Amino acid sequence: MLDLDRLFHALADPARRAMLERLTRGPTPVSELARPLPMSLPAAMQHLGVLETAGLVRSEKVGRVRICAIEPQALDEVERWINARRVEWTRRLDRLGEYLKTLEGEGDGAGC
Amino acid sequence: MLDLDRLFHALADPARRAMLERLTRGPTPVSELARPLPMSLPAAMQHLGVLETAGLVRSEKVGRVRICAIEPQALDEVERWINARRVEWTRRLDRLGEYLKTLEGEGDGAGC
DNA sequence: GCATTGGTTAAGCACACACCTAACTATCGC
DNA sequence: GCGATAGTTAGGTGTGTGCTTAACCAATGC
Repeated sequence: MLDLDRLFHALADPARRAMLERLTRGPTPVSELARPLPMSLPAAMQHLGVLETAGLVRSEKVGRVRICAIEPQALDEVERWINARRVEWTRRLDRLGEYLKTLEGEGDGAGC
Repeated sequence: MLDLDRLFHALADPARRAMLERLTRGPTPVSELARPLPMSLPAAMQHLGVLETAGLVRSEKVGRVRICAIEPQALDEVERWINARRVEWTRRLDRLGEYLKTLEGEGDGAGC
């Protein structure tokens, strides 16, 4: 399984995104991440595992609590992929625009 | 199911991403989208369906050929979400940096 | 030490996903 | 019309995902 697969898959679940959003407010223990979610603690832990294997979250056990924190550069690869696509798309659209403009520029409508 | 769920889910599969990448080179018939993929045509069509319900691709039937094209603004919502997260993260990191600098600035190390 | 709190593991279940093959429909070229 | 081409639908299968409950550690607080 590729990195991007894991990343996008991890982000595709609202519970996991909610966890990430909570984590932007700072490091958080597992139980507090799980509390607002409408599911059991083991289920939440499973989501956490997905986030962790995707590299989006790092966690560390301190005493009996596990503190989770966000991995800030994890989204870089995702953003790179998206931007690469967007660049190509807009370039294509620009070329199309240019092309249409050239057609306009010519005195007579070519074909059409 | 939320929009973001559908979007991220659609992007979480390498076959679907490959289709999108092919589509950045311009509108493409189904069979050409499917050709490079290591799967049957119906399977590819299923992936296409996922892309379409996610709003990433639009398609139109011309004669017996179905032409698929990319929906350029579909990634906007994805990018918005990612940027929102990133902004908060870096703001947090900046605040942390500021805080550490203030500690440094004070003559004596406060505690620690 | 003993109950409580925080987390983890195990086992199992329902459903969705990603594929396949086979059969079918609709258009194109002649 | 008729065969070939492009796509679609139907039905079935193995695997993965998302969740549950129950049982099980391991630190803490007293």
